Amino acid sequence: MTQKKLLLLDGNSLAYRAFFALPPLTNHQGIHTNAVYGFTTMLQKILAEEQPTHMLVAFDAGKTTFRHSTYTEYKGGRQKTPPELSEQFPYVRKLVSAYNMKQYELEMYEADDIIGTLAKQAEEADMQVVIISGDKDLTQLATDKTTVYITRKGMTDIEHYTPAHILEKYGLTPEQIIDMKGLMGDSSDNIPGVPGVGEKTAIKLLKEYPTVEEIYAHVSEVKGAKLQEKLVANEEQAKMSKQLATIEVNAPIEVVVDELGWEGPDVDALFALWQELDFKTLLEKSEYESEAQETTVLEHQIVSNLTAEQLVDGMAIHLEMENAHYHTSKALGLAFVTDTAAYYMPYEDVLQSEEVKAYLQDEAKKKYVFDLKKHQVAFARDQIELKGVEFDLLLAAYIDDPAFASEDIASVSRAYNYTNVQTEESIYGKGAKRAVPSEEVLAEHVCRQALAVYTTREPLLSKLKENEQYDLYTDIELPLAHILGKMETCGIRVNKETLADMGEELTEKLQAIEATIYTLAGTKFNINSPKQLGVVLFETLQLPVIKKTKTGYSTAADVLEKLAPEHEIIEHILQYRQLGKLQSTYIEGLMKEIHEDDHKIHTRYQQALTATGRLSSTDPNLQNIPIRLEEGRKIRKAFVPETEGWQLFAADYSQIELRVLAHMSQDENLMQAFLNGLDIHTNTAMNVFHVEEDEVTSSMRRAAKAVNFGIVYGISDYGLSQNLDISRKEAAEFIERYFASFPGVKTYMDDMVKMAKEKGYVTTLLNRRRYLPDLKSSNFNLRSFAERTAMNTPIQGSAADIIKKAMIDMDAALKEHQLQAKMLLQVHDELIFEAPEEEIAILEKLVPEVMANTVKLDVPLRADYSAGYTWYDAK
DNA sequence: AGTCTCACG
DNA sequence: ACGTACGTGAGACTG
Repeated sequence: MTQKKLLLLDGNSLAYRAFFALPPLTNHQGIHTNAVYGFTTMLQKILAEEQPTHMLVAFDAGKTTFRHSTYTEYKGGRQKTPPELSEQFPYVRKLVSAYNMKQYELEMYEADDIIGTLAKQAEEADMQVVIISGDKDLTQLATDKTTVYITRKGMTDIEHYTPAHILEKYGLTPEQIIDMKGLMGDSSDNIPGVPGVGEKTAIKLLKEYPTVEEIYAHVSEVKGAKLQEKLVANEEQAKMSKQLATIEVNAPIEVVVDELGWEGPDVDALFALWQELDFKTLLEKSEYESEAQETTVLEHQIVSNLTAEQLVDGMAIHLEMENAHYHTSKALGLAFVTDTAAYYMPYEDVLQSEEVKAYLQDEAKKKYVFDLKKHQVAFARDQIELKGVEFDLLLAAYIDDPAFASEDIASVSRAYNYTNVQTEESIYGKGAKRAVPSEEVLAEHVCRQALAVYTTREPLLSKLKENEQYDLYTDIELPLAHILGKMETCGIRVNKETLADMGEELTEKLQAIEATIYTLAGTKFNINSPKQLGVVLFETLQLPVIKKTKTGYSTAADVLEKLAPEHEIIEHILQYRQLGKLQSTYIEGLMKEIHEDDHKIHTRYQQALTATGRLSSTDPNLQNIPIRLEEGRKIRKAFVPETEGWQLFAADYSQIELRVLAHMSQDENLMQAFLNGLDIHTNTAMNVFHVEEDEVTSSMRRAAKAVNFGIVYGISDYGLSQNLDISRKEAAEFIERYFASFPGVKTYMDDMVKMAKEKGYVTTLLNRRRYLPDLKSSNFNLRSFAERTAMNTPIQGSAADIIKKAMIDMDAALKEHQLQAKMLLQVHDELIFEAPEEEIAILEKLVPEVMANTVKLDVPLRADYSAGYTWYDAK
């Protein structure tokens, strides 16, 4: 049998070290984690390298120790432990428990003494001992059987103190470390030593006389009158200091070495803790196998068909596809899982199976999925109409905490302590090596994912009910997923010819501008490279530098606009940028996304991504098609109805965010403005500038509009000053005057931040939550950001709630009125439909009415609308 | 992969 | 004093 090896850890010291060595980290709930993280990475490394058979982590107990009876000032004058660290100690303890390691503390003694005592016992039992600490005092315990590891910067860089190393480093024996400290003292423990004697002098003395006692026995022989004087004057103090620095190796501990056997961590507990603390990298890289994972080497069957009896009510299904682009991606196979059965069916067989197709389309047979919309769209490609989906893990998790946004079942289910799904990467590989694995591997992986859905369903649904978010789930997000799926599947027709023609025109213009720029610059360079452009503008042409970025000169549009009077080249660069953006992103980008077969673009809405509850749109993004500038707006001419003679119909909420603010803040003045149907920006201008309506100039209205935006974003004087290009003082004055006119808004903003700080999260109209851990941050920047977010999210998020509900009502209304009109796009406060011409008049009444009445606020909601043969014309 | 820039609400 | 407007996605460049 190989020799037994005991690892003794100084828990407090290591946690302290880690806390100061690592930048501040927090988990999604705002708990600081850097000390626990550093402790963990250090531990992982040590365990891998040392392969111990026995383990113990020692902690300090309480404030007073036996050393205080010798010297009451021991460890006096210490800075109070920062609260960011204190809150981590319980997690360090939990971590040690999860590793199945013994932890121990003893009244009146420090961790050092426990370690010293156990090290001595272990040596007597002929064990090898490794002591790990951040405190060099421990090195006095080094012997030929005991090595002391001291962490250096970054926690995983470790210095090994053997007697030989100590001799080399200090020229002393380990025992003499105590004497050294007796002489030089230790400011961190408030051990005085001999004033004026530092490390150098202490070592010099100890090389001549081996101990403090010997030094004093020969104190008259010590060279240097000053030094001798100092030594004599502080003899008692030196001896006491030595005593304080001596680690007790006979502490009355109640553990014995034999009880410290260690056989490895409780993997499930460890993973759960890592999950709680957001140690994602550790989770992904971990070589530990979850217990659950081993026991559920899922007894799955690969089948080519299933009977109606096997296709029961209440199954988790999971369709595996080659990649995330589910409009085009190849479907590989489908898993069907309950707590008692798991089947995997290759997708070709699904298409052949009447039983399975009937099951998928059976409303009465409830199914559970991860990403309803993906499944619905994918099945729809093969004319399978998925029905009866009762649970969507993705949406439920998103409602529970939008920070869980992810396309990955492994990470989402792990958030609910389900650690049984392997990562995408481990199945498919990454980068160029990505490949579909064998059917056996794939089948198990897909079944595991379905099982994750099945297993997390009940706890997650109860949690939503507990948090009063179940309605948001069943009445909004779940039905919305179905509607978005229909919109995506339908897609919008885009005329490639139109785009191509615009592209040619742009190419010509761009070439001309490019030539002009080169002439004006006197050199050829890549205009699209901010780096090269910076050199040309600020070095070659010597234009004044207004703003810098991390990496160099800023060449952003607002900077260039300020430089325009300085040099003719600027306007051409701005023009080039503008047209270049249209060309690359909108002409070339959109053309790539037009499907050959139906001449349509099918975007994907991300329904579980944004922190506020808004949707986002990808591949391509149809929520940022140009409109503000005429050149860009023309892109919209390419967006047309599917059918000849139909029209596009667009309806958008008017000032929805400010109306939401009026409702939530109950500010009298703001509410009155909307109740009286006033122009909101003019109204703000009247209030801020104290003028009558007919005295409001266009620049006053512009400033008021910026203030209104600022209010919605969580105002700051700096932000407003940047936006309006005015001084910070002037901006601050605007804000002050705004709040004087709208005091209810001020109160609301303050209350929002206050409530968020109490609860840790903010909520929207329909009870969507957003956690704001950074509100507790000691970092001014992070905290201010979180405070603005606390003001903005209820507004932006409630507006998102409202339009989501409107979409559901709109879908029902179209059905109810048996219209052919189809909802195609959503752009945050706007819905776009296509409809036969004869239905346009109906939509003009119906759509604004449904949008305005979808929720009842204390101010009216209003939607404006327009129709045309292209999206450009629907303005 | 990270940075910069710019399109939208 | 700190250094920002809120929420997104995509393309080009660069290391």
